[in-house]
Amino acid sequence: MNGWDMGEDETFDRWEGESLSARAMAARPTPYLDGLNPAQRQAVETLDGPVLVLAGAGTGKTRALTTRIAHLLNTGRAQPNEILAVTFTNKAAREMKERIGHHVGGMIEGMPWLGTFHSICVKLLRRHAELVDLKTNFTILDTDDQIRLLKQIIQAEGIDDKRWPARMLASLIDGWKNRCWTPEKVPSSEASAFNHRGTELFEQYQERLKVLNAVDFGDLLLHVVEIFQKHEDILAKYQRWFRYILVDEYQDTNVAQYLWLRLLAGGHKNICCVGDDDQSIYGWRGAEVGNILRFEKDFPGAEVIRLEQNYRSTPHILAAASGVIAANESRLGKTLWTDASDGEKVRLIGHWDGEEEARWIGEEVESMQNGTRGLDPMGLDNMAILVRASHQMRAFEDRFLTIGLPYRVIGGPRFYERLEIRDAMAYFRVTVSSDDGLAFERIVNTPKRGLGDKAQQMINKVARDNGVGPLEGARIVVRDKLLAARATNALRELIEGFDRWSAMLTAGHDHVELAEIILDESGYTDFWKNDKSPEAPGRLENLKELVKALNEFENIQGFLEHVSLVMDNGQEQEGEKVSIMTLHAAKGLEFPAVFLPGWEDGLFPSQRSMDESGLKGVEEERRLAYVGITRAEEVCTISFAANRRVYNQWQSSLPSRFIDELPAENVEVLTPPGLYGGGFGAAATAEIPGVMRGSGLQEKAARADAYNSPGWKRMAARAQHRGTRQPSEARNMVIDMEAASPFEIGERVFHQKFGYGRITDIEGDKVTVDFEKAGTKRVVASYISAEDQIPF
DNA sequence: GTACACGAACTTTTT
DNA sequence: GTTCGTGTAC
Repeated sequence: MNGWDMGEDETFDRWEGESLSARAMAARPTPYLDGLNPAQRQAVETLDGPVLVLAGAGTGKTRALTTRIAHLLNTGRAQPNEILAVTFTNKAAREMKERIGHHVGGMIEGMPWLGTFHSICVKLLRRHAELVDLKTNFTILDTDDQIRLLKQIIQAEGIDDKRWPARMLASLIDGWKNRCWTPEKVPSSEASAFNHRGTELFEQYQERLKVLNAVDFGDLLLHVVEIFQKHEDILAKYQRWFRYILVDEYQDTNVAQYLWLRLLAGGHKNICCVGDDDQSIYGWRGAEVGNILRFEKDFPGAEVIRLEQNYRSTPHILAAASGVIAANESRLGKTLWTDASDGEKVRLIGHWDGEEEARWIGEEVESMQNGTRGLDPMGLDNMAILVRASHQMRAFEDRFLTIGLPYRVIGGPRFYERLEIRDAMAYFRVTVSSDDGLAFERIVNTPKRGLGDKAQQMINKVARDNGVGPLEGARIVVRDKLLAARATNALRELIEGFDRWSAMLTAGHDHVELAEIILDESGYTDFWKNDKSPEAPGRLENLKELVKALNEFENIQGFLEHVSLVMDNGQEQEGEKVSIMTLHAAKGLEFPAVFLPGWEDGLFPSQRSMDESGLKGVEEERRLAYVGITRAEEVCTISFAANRRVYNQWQSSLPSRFIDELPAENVEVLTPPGLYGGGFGAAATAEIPGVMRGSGLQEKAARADAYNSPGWKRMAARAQHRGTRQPSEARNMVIDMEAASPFEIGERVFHQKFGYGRITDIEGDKVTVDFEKAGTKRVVASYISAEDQIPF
C-alpha cells in the first residue's frame, strides 16, 4: 500500500516517448471555437498562467469552461488525466463530462480528475490515508452519524445536551473546518465557543473519528491539505502532475478549498477559476467571497476576463436584476448586456395572503400553459417557482394538489438522507466492515429486537473493555450471557445474520441479491410491511429503489462510497411538471418563466440572515435575489403577500426592500385579483409602505386602477376565457372518461402526500377524503388510489 | 422494554 | 403544522 507510485495507476498514465511539443504538433482543427464571442474565446485560449473568468449569469460560463478543456486536450497541452477540474456538485461534474465529450468526440477515455472537491479528495485520501493515521478503507460519516457521535461525546462529558445541543457543536466544528482549522489551530478568540468547551470537544471528536477509522465531510479537505503541507515530496508530485487546474463556481470556495487549490497550483500555476461574485450565496456554509475578490493578489500576473454578454434573459429582466445587484457594495462589478429584443417587463404583484398568492400563481401557470396570456402556450417544464425557504413550498404543493397541477419538488429531502435508506445502508456498512460502530448502533434495535438502552450500553462497555469493535463486543456479550435470555437470543440471531452475510460477501455472492437477502433476513423489510403509517409504502418503494440502484455498481463497497458522496438524487424526469425549488437549488438553472413569491422583509431577505450577519447578510440575500431574477428567460413574476401564517398565527409583513431596488422602468405592476372579489385591491397595494417607496412606482400604482392596468385586462380576459373552457377542465375530462368514478363513498384510499383516508364525498373528479392524519381535504381523484392498489 | 400521548421548539439555505 | 423528545402507563 505504501509503495506509492503514480506510474502504476491508470489515472497517472502518461504517454510514453512523446514530448509535449510533439503532441502539440499533432493538434487537430478547432471547430468548437466557432461561435464563441471574443471574451469567451479569450477565456478558452488564454491557457497558461492564472486566469480568472468573471462570468455573469447566463453568459455561457459552462460553455467557456468545457471548451477550454476541449482546447487543452485538442492542442495536446495535456492528457485527460493531467487536468484537474473541480466543481461543487456532482451534477455540474456530470454535465461537464458530457459536454467535453461532445466537443472532442469520443476520443476522451474519461477524465479521472474531473469531479467535486469532495470526491477528488476521497481519491487522494484513500491513497495516502496512512499519513494521517487512517486506514485506506476509512468510512465517510454522514451528518446524522456526526451528530450522534457528538451527542455521545457531549453526554459523556456530563454536559446538558438540551442547553448545548449536538447540532450546535456540529455546525461550530464544520465552520472551523471550513476555515481549515484543526483543533490546535483554532484561535483563542474562539475559546468561549460552546460554553468554553468547544475546542476541547473538537479535539475529542477528532480522536474518536481516528479510532473509528472515519472522516466527516470537512475532514476530506482538511486531511488532504495536511498531507500536502507535511509531505513536500507528495505535493510536488501532484503539482507536477496536474498541468492545468480548472475550478467552477469559484465564488463558492471556502478557505480550506482555497488553500487546497493554492497548494496544487503552486507548480505550473496554470489555474483557471470561473465564477461570479454576484452569485455567491453560500457564505453561511463557509464560502468566502473574498477568495474571488482577492484572486489577482493571490495569483500575481493573473489575467481577468469578463464574460458580460448575456444569452439568457430579455433586456427588462436583465436590467431588473442589474438594478438590484447594483445596491451591493462589495463586488467586482460587471455590466451585463444583451442583443435580445425587448420582451416583457418584470411583473410585480401583491397579494392579501400566502394562500391567495399560491392560488394566483396556480392560475397563472395554467393560463401560461394554455397560452392565454397572448403568448404561445408554454409547457409546464418551462416554469419554475423559486422560494427562499423550503417551508414556503407547502402552500404551493397544497394548492397544486388541489387543482391537479402536476409539479415536481427539486432538492427536497435527499434520497440517501431518508430514514429507511440510512438504516439499510447501516446494515450494509456493518456487513462490509464489522467495526463500523456507528452503523451497528443504528440498527441493533431496528427493527425492534428487545435490545434497548440497557443492552446497548452493555455491548458498548464490553466492546470498550476488550478493545474490540461493537460486533465483537456483542459476540462476547452473547458468549458470556450477560443479558437476559430473550435479549441474548435476539442478539445472537443478529450476529449470526451478519456472519452469514459477510461470508456471502467474501464468497462473491451477487451483491444486489445479497442486499435483498440482508434486508429480508434482518426483518427490516417486514418491519415496514407491518407498519401502518402512511409513509410505509413509500419507504418500501425507496428500499426497492435502493436495491435497484445497486445494480449500477460492481459491489456494495463502491455503492457505499458513491452514496456518501453523491448528494443529489436522480430526479425522475418523466412528465411535464412545474418545478418548485429553493433559490439555492435554482443556481445554474434557467426557465422561460419564473415565479418569485414571498418577497417580504423578514422572509426575503430572511430575518435570520440579517440578524446573524448584518449588512453582509443582506448583501448575500441580495445576491440570492439576483440569482432568482436571472433564472428567467422570458417572464419573471415577483410577488409578495401582506399576511402570512407563520406556525399557527397570522403575521403581516412589508414587501421586501429588494422590491424598491427594482428599476421602475423595467417593472409592470399587476393588479391583485382581490380587486374584483372585493377586499385587497390596488388601493391596498398603494397603502403598503415600501412597495413603491422612492422608485417612481408610485405613479404607476396610482395609474394602475381597475380599468387601465394591463393586469386587469388580462384578468378580465381570463375570466371570460374561463367561462368557456376552464384550463384544468380539458385535462380532467380525460381523467373522468378513463376512470369514470372509480371510487365510492366510504372507500378507504391512499394519497401520496396525505396518507390513508376514507372518502366522504364525490363530486365529478374531485373527491373529498377524510384523511387519518391530514384531516379532511378535497383532492383530484387521479391523485388517490384504492387501498388495495397501492403501488409497491 | 415498549407503545402511546403530549408538549416544546422549530424553519434558511446544503456540498 | 410539523417533528422530535420526554413522560407515563402497560
